[in-house]
Amino acid sequence: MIRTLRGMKDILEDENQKYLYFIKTCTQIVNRYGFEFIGTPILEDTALFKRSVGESSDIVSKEMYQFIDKGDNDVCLRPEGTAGVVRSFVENKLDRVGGVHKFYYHGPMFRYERPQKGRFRQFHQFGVESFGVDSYLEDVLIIKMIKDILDTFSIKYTLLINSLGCDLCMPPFKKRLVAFLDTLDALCEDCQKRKRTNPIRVFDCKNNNCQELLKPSPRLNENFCQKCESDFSNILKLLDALGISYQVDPNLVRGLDYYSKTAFEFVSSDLGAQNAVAGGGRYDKLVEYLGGRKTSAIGFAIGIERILQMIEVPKKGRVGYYFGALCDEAIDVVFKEADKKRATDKVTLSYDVKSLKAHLKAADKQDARYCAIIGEDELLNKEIWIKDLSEKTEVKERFE
RNA sequence: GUGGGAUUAGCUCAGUUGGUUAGAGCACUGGUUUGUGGUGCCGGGGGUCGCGGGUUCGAAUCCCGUAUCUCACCCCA
Repeated sequence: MIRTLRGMKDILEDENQKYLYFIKTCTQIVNRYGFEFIGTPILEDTALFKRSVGESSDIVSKEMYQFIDKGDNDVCLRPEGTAGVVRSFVENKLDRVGGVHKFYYHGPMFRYERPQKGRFRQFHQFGVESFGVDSYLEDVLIIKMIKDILDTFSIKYTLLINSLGCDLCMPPFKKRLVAFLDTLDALCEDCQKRKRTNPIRVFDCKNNNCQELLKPSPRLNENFCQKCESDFSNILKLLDALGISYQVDPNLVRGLDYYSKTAFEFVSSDLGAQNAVAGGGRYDKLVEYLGGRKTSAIGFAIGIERILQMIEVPKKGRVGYYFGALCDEAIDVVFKEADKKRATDKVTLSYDVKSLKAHLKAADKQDARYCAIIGEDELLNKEIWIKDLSEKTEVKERFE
């Protein structure tokens, strides 16, 4: 038997109902915020992800589905959605057009990881990207939008938020931080590596000893420039005013290198170890970094499989018609009448001649609202016998 | 990449110290005598016991390997 690859799965039955319901609901919400659909390829040039997500990230350094195609191109299944959208934004010269551009997307992402609860090698994200808005208000808008989505599905969450500083305050801070780290000998292996590649990620280290050693370290939030400082406090004030509760987490650094300033994560305790249900932040440098004109940008992504664990689809109840025949002569008539009814209703039919009882059972099993039957009597009188399976009432309809 | 647990029917699981033809519940399917569904009763189909080796007269059961699932580390959505 040929099976799905490790960490991949089919979407069927219960899950596809949830999936479609989720996408539909999210789309409605983000449309209200002025976001339009964008579709980008699943396969992209490997260089795109190396440059945007960052070589120091786990995603690029060990989780990419990367291969050489028949044309000798180094290509990659996308591990996340932002890089492709930004590439498209630049390639289509929207940075030159100027103005504001807001997109949403959804679809499969690929990361070669060890599967566990809430973590798959092919998984799906719903995300948005907003280009051309510099104001901190946009950061709040994005967070509010996620809150709207989570609230719609009655999902409980904790919002973790941090600021990573900007071009002005980050470089000097990094220098100071590295100088401090150089005085420490006992840092773990990973942190030694981080020191060279992306030093602020040491704050994210789970090693207790490292956290202990880092206590006297210079801190990000004590080294913001004025703009970063005021933007961040304005965001928090506005969140307060909107009644959105949050926890400032100075160690929230995030694994993708392109974030700057606002970074946030929505976590839920109902998810197990992989508890991030949505995450995102501002990435004001990325457009320029991918060859475009400097453009402010911010976005987020929701992990669909993770959120689907927590949502319920409203029950549908009985709907539509089930058609069946009681004798051979009626089958063709049933086929025709079912087809007519399909102009206005959901209709399924049985091709087998069965007893009335068997047809009723089948209709019931399919959750049909009406069971429509033609037998010898009906054929003679040119009528269809129809039973409403919810109301238990019966009527006869004429046909020609 | 590292560690723990698991794998027997479509699903959830029994299966004794290794011993005849591997079981149950649910699901599926048919019947229950005149054309009335969900919940009664009776019947039926469905398993190379994850896969590959080994030990043994004999393996679902013991040993080795391997795959997958699962949970955690790590990382993230």
